[in-house]
Amino acid sequence: MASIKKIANDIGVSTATVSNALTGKGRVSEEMASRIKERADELGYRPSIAARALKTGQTGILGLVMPDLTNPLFPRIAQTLAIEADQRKMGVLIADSRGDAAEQSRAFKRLLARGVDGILVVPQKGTSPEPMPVPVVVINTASDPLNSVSADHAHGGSLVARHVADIGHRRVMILGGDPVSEVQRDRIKGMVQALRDDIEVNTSWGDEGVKKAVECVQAGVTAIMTTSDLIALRVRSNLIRKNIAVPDHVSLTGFDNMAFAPIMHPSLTTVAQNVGEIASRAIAIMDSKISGAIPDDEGETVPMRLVVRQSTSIPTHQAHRRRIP
Amino acid sequence: MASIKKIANDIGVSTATVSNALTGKGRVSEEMASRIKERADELGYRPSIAARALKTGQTGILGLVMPDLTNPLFPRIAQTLAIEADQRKMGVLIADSRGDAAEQSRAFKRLLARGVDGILVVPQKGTSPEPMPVPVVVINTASDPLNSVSADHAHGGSLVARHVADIGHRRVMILGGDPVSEVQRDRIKGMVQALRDDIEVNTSWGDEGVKKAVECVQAGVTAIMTTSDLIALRVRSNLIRKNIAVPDHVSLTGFDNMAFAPIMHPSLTTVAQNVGEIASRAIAIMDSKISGAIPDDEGETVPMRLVVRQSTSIPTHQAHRRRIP
DNA sequence: TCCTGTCGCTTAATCGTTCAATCAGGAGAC
DNA sequence: GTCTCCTGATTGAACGATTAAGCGACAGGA
Repeated sequence: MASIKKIANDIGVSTATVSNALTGKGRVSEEMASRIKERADELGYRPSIAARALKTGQTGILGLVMPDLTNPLFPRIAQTLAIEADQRKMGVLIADSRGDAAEQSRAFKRLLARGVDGILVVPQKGTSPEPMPVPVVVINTASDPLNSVSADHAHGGSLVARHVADIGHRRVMILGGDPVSEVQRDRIKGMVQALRDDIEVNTSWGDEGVKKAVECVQAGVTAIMTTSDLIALRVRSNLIRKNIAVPDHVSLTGFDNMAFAPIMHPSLTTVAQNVGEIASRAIAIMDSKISGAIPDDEGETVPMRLVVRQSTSIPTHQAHRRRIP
Repeated sequence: MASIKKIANDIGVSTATVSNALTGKGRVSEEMASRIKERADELGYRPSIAARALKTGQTGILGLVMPDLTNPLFPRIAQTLAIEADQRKMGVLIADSRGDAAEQSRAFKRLLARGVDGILVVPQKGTSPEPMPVPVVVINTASDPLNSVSADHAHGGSLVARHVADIGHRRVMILGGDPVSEVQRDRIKGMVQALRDDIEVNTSWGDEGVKKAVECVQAGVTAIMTTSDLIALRVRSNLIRKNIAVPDHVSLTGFDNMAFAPIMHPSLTTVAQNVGEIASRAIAIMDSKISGAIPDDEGETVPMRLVVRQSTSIPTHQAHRRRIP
């Protein structure tokens, strides 16, 4: 309602002076500036984002593209991103890239058409966002050459693996969800590297992997490390059916510290991302990219945190050692 | 880059004609219109949202306020909302209201300052959004007088209660998370109403309720109905500790069909919201409110769906009937 | 006295669209 | 031949901010 013009008229100065006073850019006397500010909030003045955007070419809006908003991590990322962006006077527009790479690039187009100042993207598994006319911040994993900032998934993997090795396990199974995912590959890479040579490691993926888990345990594996709490939960359910106790018979670990991890039984040992820190850095990087300061090209990495709960313990039960199928 | 002016110059007409041709509003000859459109996409013309917003006063952006983005339902709501909004050429800006009512109204302010055309809100438990200068669509529950559209939580409650009663349970416990939540109260109301008079019902809330659950079972309750899958999982964990089998000893139900419900053991009988339909209707209502068509003031309600899994079965185990503590 | 510099403010253009008002010109009615 | 109506296109003024350039006035130095 109240425009810069209204304020200018009321006080009897030009709109330019009002603009200068309010943004603190030009040369305005102390006294005039405070008179203007006073009148401005008397009127409840709010600058028109649209007008400013038109003139300056900047909308103050960031686009957020996520592969699948149902990703359980999405809420926390979105939340922190929104808060952090807000502190820099920016808004976050969401765009869903529902499953495939084509939809992902359509999401980019939509956001660009809306005139976003930059795009934050958690890329679709196995895809790289094409070059774009606005700054892009990629949240993926260290091994992605385009990665701007992410959790140190490999380090997370090493943390959990070292924990498992330290408490005495010598035959472990690693279980991933989808080998296409760079994130999961990095997690597993970290696990493998952390295990000393005298430890027997067996890696499987996906649904067959989950089934195989039971066989492995029966063959003498004493710990199963997964790349996701959801996978861990599925394994846990299968183990219950076979009457295999966790952690007494086999230890189990997840990844991401999802909502159910602390309340399932036994509570799940897992690795937590510092999502807040990641989002906060992502916005910081975006901010400097937008303002032209070219930040160090290398991707940043945020440490993960091992959360030890009751699903891991020293291997008490020793099955007859057999060949792993 | 390419503006309406550029096209006008190239073809040799006025900008007004170009605008008319592109939006299909004024009077333009067929031939001229197609020449203009052709040139427009030769140049890759995209209208400037900012300029249009400035002129029309409409930004084409909707604000989405959720009490806590970590709400596990948020992703699905946000996703469908985003998709549905996009089909109407609108964008969705997220705002987090982190916990308290004050932050919720601050979120409104932020969105309004950005010039959103309307606000979609999943209100903070026990709060009502204040009147606002733009249309507001409230997604809550039928008993909220401001509710625009929501799942029929009471009906969902009755569905699950009837299921439990039908398979033969006569002593049941109802377990809610927080009595401040209208949604949970409606769910419980539905449960209670659906149970026939000869069924003994015991209602508890929160942490103490979860503890009490074990006692209730020991006292002869054969089914526990909760208002959330998360609560159900916690109960399940407690029961395991006491060696009480589900569903053999006691049946258990959740609400919301969260990601872990099908993969926990036993898989959880629960009630699913048709989130897609809710979001889709929310956008439709918003659309008509924005375009001035005043829709029927009454809140709409979307049916819920009972998902029967393995956590419920006929009561086989009959404990000695005791007084429920 | 004249020149130069700074301060405080104004002028005016501009961003890209929309839209009410207007205008040119041909068709048809009388 | 004049008057009216309709069609297709134009004009020009907004919308609300930003910003480069300009302009008095006054101060200080030579």
